[in-house]
Amino acid sequence: MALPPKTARKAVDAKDMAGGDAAGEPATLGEAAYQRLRADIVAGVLEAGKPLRLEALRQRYGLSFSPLREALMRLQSERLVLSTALRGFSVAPLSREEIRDATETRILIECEALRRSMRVGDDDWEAGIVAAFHALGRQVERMARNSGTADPADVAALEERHRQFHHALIAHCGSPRLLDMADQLYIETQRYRLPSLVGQVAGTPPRDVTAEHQQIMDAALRRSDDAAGHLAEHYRRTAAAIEAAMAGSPPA
Amino acid sequence: MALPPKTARKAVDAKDMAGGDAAGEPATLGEAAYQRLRADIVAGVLEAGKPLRLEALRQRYGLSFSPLREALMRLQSERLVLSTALRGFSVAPLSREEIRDATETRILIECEALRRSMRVGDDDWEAGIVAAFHALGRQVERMARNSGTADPADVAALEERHRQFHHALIAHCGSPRLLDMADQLYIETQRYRLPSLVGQVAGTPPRDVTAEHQQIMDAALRRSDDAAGHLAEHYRRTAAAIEAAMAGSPPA
DNA sequence: CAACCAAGAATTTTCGAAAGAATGGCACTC
DNA sequence: GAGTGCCATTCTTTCGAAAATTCTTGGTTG
Repeated sequence: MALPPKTARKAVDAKDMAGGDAAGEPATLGEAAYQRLRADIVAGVLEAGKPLRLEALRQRYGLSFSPLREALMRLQSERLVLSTALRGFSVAPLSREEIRDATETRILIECEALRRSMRVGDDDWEAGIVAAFHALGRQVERMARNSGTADPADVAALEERHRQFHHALIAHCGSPRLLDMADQLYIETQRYRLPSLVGQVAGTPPRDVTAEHQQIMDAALRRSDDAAGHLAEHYRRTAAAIEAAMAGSPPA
Repeated sequence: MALPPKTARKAVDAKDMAGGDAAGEPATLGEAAYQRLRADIVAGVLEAGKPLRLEALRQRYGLSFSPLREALMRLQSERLVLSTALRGFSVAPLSREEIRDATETRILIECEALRRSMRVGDDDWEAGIVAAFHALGRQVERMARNSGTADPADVAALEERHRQFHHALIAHCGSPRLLDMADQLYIETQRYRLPSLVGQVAGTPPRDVTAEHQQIMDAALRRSDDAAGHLAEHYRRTAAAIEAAMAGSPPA
């Protein structure tokens, strides 16, 4: 399955695609700052709880205050950054309560969105899910072959495929708000998920994530009422694994 | 309108109220810009769909670009403002699809939050609801006496009491995310609600909003499963009234 | 007459400096 | 010796101008 066919654009000028694109080249420095800051927070490069000094960020990213502030403001409303009135910003801390709240909220939002998608989803919806599942599976295979590999590119690809799969499930829910909230909660939980992705957590019941995905997908395609339940179960297991990992090595 | 005199900004001395307060004195100009812009958008002073030129805003509010951009960025993630990469900002348009999505999303969030509050709510929770209901009722009475009054102060007070009542219902849900989302959706729907608050909409079935509130409150205090249903019904009726009003006088 | 291009105008975005507040340390009082 | 007020330092916040980009207009061509 190929991504939507890239309509042959005038290759001459890449700058005519002016819209604030999500993944492509950031059109403004503010957008770039937002993307880089977000990535660094999610990856843990900027440690949870630590203050974000503007001067330090200015040097780190080679930007001026304005775009940085803009980005931080945005990240604040996405719960990745905290700020106090005249005391600046800091990386939002990680905690057990937060992962629980984020998980349960995500379940509420995505289960509803899944039910709605199942109600109205057409062939394209189904095809999108199957395609995403397949691509995710291939990436898992690839990484399983060179097992032990922690190639960051592979991890990033895995995350992206994973995101696309879960997005495909709810893509046809018809509510821009639910989709936005799901996207946002995905990012938030990614912060917690990433660390546990790299190192396998000991002491947790062995888990076949692919099987869980398959179960969700099958139920969804069958339009079975079980689909939402499986999805919730999937997220709760992930949360449990993360909590176990956090108990094992509480971050400094 | 005179240029803003360079009044020395007052330092908020009470260090216990250090956080970026919601209602009180805005600690920074950015916060002030956010509050004023938001109020003007919700009130319709800044018309839906119209572009927000920075130079115009600069003059209108007597501020510089930085705090304005900051505020606009924030409003963008709250769906009150749209922005395109190098083409600036505009007030988010009003539409039937939006009011529907906002209403249904609000029902999803608040019903869940209400159920959770009912599960764990204690005497304080109950007292908060009763108090808010009472205060709301008094305000309604007062305005009914001087009927026909469109005193903006009264309308503002009514809105605030109304907000507090609905907030009290879900206050003990235990999820910061649900509360935030509810707050945000309240603001979004307020944009639609306010116009229909001033002029009574003709052609809609007569409505006793106070009775609806009472019904919700009673069911909630009884911990009845009906509470969420009543709440949903309440919101759907409001949405229907708004849609009727929009059909009657589609905004220019 | 429609499409196209270029120059000018309007607007957004970015910068670096200056002003405003918080933090921490130090002397001073009680 | 503890509390208190003041000062220097550090940091955030704000400004206004400069740079970058889009939009508009008028003229030109096919």
